[in-house]
This record gives sequence, C-alpha cells and structure tokens, in this order.
Amino acid sequence: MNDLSVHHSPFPIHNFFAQPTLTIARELLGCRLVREIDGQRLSGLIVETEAYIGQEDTACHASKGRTPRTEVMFGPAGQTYVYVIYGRYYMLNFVTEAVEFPAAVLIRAIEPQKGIELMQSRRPQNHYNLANGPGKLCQALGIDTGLNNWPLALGQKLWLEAGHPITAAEVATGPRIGITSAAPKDVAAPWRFWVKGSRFVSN
DNA sequence: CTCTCGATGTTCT
DNA sequence: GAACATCGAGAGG
Repeated sequence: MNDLSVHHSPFPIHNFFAQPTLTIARELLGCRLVREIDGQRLSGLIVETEAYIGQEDTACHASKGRTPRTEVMFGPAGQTYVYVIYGRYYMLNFVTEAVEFPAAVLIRAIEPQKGIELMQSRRPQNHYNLANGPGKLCQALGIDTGLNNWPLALGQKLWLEAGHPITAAEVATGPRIGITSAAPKDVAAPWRFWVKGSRFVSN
C-alpha cells in the first residue's frame, strides 16, 4: 500500500498549467485537490489521471470538433471541464494547452484526506471506495456541471495545492480506460498515470 | 475473486 | 437514434 502523507506548500498554478498536457497529467499526481462546499472543506491527493490531447486524439471529445460541450477545451488552461456521462455520472477534467488547442486532464482518482465523513454522506462507501474512479470522486466531492468552466486559480469552491511529491519510481503509466472506440494508436497510447501501489486508484 | 449486464439522460448526427 | 472518458448489482467459481 502507498498512503501519501500530508504536506502544505503554495501552488504556482499559472506556471503549472503552462506545461504540456502529459507533463501536467504526470505532475498532478500527489497534488491536493480541495473542494469547499456548504462551508465545509474536503480534500484528497490525486493518485490517477489521464491525458486527452487535441483533435488528432480520437479519444478526446474535441476530436469530433467544436461543440457547445467541448467549447471549454478550446479555452485557456487552468479551467475545469465537467461533463455528464451515461446520464448519471460527472467527470472532472482540467483544461490544458494554449487557447484554440483542445486538451485536458481527467482526474480519475484521489486519496481522500479531509472531510471523509462528509464524502461518505454523499457516497456511503469505505475509505478505499470513496473516490477511486472519475464518477466516484465527483459524487464524493459534490462536483457537477455547475462547476464546469471554473477557474482553479480563484482558490474558491475547487482548487489545487501542493501535496506530496511523487518520484519517478512511484509513477506508473498505461493505456487509458474506457475508450474502446478510439483509433488503435489512441487506445494504445500510455496516457494514463497513477501512483504505483496506491490502494486508492480505480479498478 | 471474476465476469456480464443494465441503468439513465445528455450530446450530437 | 446511437454513442457514451461509469458504476454497482448479481451470478458463478
């Protein structure tokens, strides 16, 4: 098991989102995702991400062109992209890359740290099953499309903090999950990142 | 433990 | 009308 310890330090968010999408997906591992809702603070360390990069990536929503839904991905980096899947689950992404270049990082799992009881009031499951999936973490943190296109730099409602640095030896990579209808090159691309040995990663 | 299957409604063709 | 970056229940080993 790999439990990540608590560590506080400021987060240089503007410089952070100026990096390439794959770098951001990698560097988000170990960062603390913080949610403030109803005057309560919830948080967890990011342990799993996926990169979706541009119109050439057939797994990326924006590969089918600019639509009302994908518009956010064509905007500036550092905003959220929240959408509904299968009519019942929300997915949280962070927009990356330059304006007009549609890309984002999907947050797939966090290790819950603060407000675990409040997360369990939204999602009655044990610690390990609270946020080990993209739909699960949105449910646990009370994230829906009302938080779409939200700027992380504000430090309100949803933001990032430096958490626990993850060394290269602790990073695992592999193909992305659930993109079966994408082109073979995109199905095979190792654009999923997770913390090796973490029990909080999706199954 | 593994595998299969269906829920459910938004988005886009 | 089809597809969908998921999840959990239920059956079987």
